[in-house]
Amino acid sequence: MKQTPAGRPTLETVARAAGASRATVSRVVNGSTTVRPDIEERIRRAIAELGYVPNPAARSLVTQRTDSIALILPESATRVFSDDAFFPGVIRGVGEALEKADKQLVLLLASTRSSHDRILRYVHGRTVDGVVLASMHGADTLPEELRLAGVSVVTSGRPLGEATVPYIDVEHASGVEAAMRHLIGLGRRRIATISGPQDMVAGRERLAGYLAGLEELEGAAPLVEEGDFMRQSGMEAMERLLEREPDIDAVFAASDLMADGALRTLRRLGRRVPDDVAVIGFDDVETARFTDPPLTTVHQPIHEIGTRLAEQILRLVAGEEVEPAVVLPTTLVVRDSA
Amino acid sequence: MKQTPAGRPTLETVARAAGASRATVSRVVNGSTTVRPDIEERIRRAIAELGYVPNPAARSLVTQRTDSIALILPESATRVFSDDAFFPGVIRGVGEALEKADKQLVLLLASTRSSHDRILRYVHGRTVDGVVLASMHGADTLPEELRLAGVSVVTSGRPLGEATVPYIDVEHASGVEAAMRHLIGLGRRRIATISGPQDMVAGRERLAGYLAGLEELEGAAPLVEEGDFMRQSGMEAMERLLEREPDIDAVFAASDLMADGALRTLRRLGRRVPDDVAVIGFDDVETARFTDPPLTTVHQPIHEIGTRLAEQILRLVAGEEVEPAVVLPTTLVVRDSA
DNA sequence: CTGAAAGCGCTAACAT
DNA sequence: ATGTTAGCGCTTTCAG
Repeated sequence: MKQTPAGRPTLETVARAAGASRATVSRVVNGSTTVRPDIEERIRRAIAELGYVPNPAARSLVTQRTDSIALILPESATRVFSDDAFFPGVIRGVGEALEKADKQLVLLLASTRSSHDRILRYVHGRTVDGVVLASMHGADTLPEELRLAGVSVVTSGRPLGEATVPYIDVEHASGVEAAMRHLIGLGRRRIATISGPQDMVAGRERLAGYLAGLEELEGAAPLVEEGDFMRQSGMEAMERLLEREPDIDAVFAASDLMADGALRTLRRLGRRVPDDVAVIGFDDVETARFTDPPLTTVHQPIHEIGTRLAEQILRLVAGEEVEPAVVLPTTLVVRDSA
Repeated sequence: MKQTPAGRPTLETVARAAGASRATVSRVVNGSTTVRPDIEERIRRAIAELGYVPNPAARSLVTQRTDSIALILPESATRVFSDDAFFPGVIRGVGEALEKADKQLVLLLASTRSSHDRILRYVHGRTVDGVVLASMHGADTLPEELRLAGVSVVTSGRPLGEATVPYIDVEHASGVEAAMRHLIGLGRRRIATISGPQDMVAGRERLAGYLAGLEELEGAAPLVEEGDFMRQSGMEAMERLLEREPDIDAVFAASDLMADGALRTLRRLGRRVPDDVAVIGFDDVETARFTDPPLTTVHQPIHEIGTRLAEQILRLVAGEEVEPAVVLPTTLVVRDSA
């Protein structure tokens, strides 16, 4: 004897209520056009009355799709999470784009070393159709492992070695070169840089941009101190820079947070910005508009990075071709610090 | 004729390889103790060799669980997302706690007005076992709707009306009162506040704390300008405050971002902090340590809010009882601004 | 302690 | 255009 289904309505429930078969109800639910208008109407009414909602697990089981995408944030990302607007911006961009495509965003925070395996297992379980990897450290093996596991992947940021999966990145170097030209145009001659970590592509390319930009300056020697993109490191790097070379008249910091740190050190040591030292940052996060003085910075379209990531992964899971690399432009935003 | 299963291995595949039945393999996978050690060993080996990973959709279909929890960020949250470390912190806290419990975090960004329905539909579909709602605006109907839909819910922040679902919050008022006592103890007598929006509980309670704290000051009249928790509004509110009352000697801002804004306005108008005007913020986000001067602020344990939210929802979905309200302490962190 | 069998709710041939 | 049927991969009685 079958119990009266006390639980939530199923296709069967709706079918009986509407005097149709499960298959037909399924067709209506999935928007097939081959259903007679009047019966479709009856079915829709039944669905509404019963408050029927399809069971995604059952659907996935047969379709082999889940309509959800994982966004993996590696440990290095969660570390920055608290004070840098980059990852929140990317999350938002990806989230909004996926929402429009009616896909779900599953957030995988790889906070610990061991979560590597967990992620691999999870992705293997096919709980998601594809993966967006917010990779930072270029040497990360995860993208390749995921690819080998047969999962659709797209990463944020070009990998350090050979790119084996499609990626979205920005024009780091050319943006920095624009910043350098701006400084040189301002008459600055002793231009230093606070670079990012050299095990990240963003760190390397921004440094490369600085070095290239410096070429334009007759006989100028590079002056580099490395930071980790965070504010504190910018403060400290600026100190070292001034110790090495007290008459610096400009500094390019590879992130806005480090630029803000530099600003603080400069002020503390009695340098006026931009009068004595011009400062340019990179990222154009919200904070950059509120430093003192507001930061001239290289803008990168963070939100768009997110939407493009989403776009690419959606293409990929749909079996379409995607460009192996999308590189978004950066632009110099001039404010008061340079 | 059955095709050779070219796809991923299933329970059946493993069972055959290990010479056991699906049921037994399932028992091993789910950690049943009633399996003979030698056959368990054989099965484990087969699982490893074949790289078997259970299909979560199939499992959910029968268990009616998904082992994943949704974190819903309402529109008002995504707006703040770019410059406030509160939500990223909560995400991280929730994410880490769920990871430990081997649950997945599904992020639902309610970026638009229409996503309300989408969320309800989604949750109805039982793709998640429970919901953590990062509600901001107290009047939000979503918690109640979710509860009525029979979904386990816990919210961040006490709702404005009657609390119908369990929540995690912090001691807004008492934290602010501590800040007020600190200011009064410093000898400040004309204490203003930049309040948060009054349609949010956090905004209201912090204002209530200010008013209560002011009681201690003989004959002091409240001096209030409202902001929206963001930096810009702090700058503007500070201006209005000084217009109304040029001899303010202290200000409590209901968020660090607004306090930072106030700092900038004060500096621009030639007031020294803390000499002329003492400033205290609320939140203790990373930024507070790097303002000029560093902010004295009311610390709230953002990360812990996240972990407690996760803890509560996990209890709830496990059918356990939870306290209807958990209110975490706040503490005054004294830095240079007051 | 292990296996056989039923069925979770849905979609997709295949018939009609 | 609609209905029938056969699973998707797993867990869970129920026998043995």
